[in-house]
Amino acid sequence: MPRRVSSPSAHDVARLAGVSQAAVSRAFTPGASIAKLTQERIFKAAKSLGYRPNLLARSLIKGESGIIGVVFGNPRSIFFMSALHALSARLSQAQKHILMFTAEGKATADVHVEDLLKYRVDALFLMGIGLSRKLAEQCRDNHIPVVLFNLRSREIKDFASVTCNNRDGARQVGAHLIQQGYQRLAFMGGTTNITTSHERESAFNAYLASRGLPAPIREAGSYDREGAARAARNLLSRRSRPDAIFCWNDYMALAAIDVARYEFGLEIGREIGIAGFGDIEQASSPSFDLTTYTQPVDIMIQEVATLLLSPPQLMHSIHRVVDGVLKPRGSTQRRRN
Amino acid sequence: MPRRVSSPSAHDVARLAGVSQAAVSRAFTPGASIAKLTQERIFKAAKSLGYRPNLLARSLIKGESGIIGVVFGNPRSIFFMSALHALSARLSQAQKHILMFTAEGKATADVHVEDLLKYRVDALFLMGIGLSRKLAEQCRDNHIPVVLFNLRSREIKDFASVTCNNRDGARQVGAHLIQQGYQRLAFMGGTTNITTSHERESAFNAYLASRGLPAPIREAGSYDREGAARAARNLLSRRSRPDAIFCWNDYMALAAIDVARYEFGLEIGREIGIAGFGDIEQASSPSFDLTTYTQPVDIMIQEVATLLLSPPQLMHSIHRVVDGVLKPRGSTQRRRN
DNA sequence: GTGAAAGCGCTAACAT
DNA sequence: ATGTTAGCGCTTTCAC
Repeated sequence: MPRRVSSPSAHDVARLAGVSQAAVSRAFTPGASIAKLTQERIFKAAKSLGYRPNLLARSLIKGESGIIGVVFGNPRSIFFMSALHALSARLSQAQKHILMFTAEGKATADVHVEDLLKYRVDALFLMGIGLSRKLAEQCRDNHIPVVLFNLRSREIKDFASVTCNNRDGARQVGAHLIQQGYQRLAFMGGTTNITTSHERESAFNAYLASRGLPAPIREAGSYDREGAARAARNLLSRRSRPDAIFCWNDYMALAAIDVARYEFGLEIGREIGIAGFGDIEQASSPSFDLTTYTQPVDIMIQEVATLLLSPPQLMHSIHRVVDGVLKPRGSTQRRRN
Repeated sequence: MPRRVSSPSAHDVARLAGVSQAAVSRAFTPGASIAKLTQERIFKAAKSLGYRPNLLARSLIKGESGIIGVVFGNPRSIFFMSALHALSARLSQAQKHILMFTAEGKATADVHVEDLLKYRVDALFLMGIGLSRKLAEQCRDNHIPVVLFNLRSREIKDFASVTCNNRDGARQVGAHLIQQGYQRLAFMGGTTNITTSHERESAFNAYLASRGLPAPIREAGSYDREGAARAARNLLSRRSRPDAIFCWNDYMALAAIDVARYEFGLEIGREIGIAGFGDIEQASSPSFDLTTYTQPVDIMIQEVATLLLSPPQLMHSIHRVVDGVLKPRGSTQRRRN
């Protein structure tokens, strides 16, 4: 007798329970019209066979897979990471599942989205990464909701997005630094086309201008720790050294603190103010005590989930901007004046 | 004319290209027997319609979905995080995809594995979380490879696993601490049934015993920062305070350093030695300079990928134990004696 | 090299 | 309440 190699089907269960295959389907469909007794008989047969409905087959018919495609722009981002987990928990409740890709170093999520579309995902969630116009249009044609996270782009204006209030955050950091008496401000940005970084920078610059201050010194780091450290070194080696640095995210700010303190021997806060953006867990560690602007993950993901689960027609061009709050900490505290 | 709502099928393409639907299938199957010319005609038609093969339908026939199920035990673990991304990159090359779940606070991955099985995943990868015996057996019956990551359990002895060499790491840390002259050693563990933590602890204890030293003081923390901090406080408040703490992972070790330095005013290294396990990025920050044992993510994930992609028959009970190396750093450096 | 036909495991009318 | 039938979009014989 040949060893059965694939899992049992509804047919197998039907035969064992002495009912039609359709009855089995109904037994596993909440709210379908089936007699309590037959259902129980079917369940018993199913259990004894180890039957489990094949969701691939169901998806084929229903035209929806229950799968949400997620592309992860920056694998190093702790913020994205916690967002992913929050989303996973949230979508589990809605019986949706996450098909995940990492797109390190790629300019767009195209390759992965291509794959995801073949799996007929119900929606797409792009974290810190964009899409080519062509693919964006195809998603729209196929009525697949696309939600952008912490990123906006002209290419795909007609898609929904959820971002932190970058402008407000940058302004608040700017105001705080000025109020603390820092005068030679600098901005440490990310690499190419990170809209998040751009937004924070331009709002920061605009705010300083509105207060009659000169444009800040500027240095671009990169995603990794070493890139951030290099940028910090460049800034701190200048003849006219800045007395405060606003880093586009916490991760870079922590690297900057390390460089300032251990390579330049500066006292953080008094001799050099450093502020970040995002309030990752390490920021509140007393070893860093980093002034930053919070990105409220839970609220943001709540918005994302709502968008992902709502019918595509309803979500065109919805842009949610979620406010954080400034967390003034020791890294921008001038102990004496 | 009604608006087309679902994506075009192979049939649509066939009609447009003037061929049979089977031909379309062949055109998209690498190595299938089809004339160059027909193939091109089909591709053109496909492109103009925006056709993309439906992988759900293909999976239904082929009996394999191309999907690997991943359950994430501890969402806070930076180590798991980088492992996930490494795996994603690796599996992309093999045209496999990751269906991901977060299982925070759950004892087993059962609920999620149940879902994953309905999607007919080709293999399962469980990071720091186990499976009930019942479900484990069902996976075996269905010939679904299961790979455990940084976890072993008696329940599922017959599944493959990849772990770091916890015993070697614990021994090396022990030897290092003794050599540095620390005498009142302590161990800070994780919460319930974390086999990784147990292994490290028992190997640490065994090593100390072999050197004729008493069993270390013991304190259990939990996953989160606050739990770790509390455990550290308990240890440091004892009448006979330990002079060195081996923490079961880096995350807790960093929290312990913060507590020791900022709450107890201890000089790290000289007054209190602290060692971790894993070598996460923050460990090498000069702010912590944490002595630790590396967990080589890339090598481990390489092993995992090989196991996940190999036929289930071949992988019964394969247990890979990957060696790391000790990184002695300042947090266990007794500057003077 | 290509088309016709069967069928993967399921849901959704349509009967009864 | 239940069985029969058709069909989701594809792969895979089997002819030719």
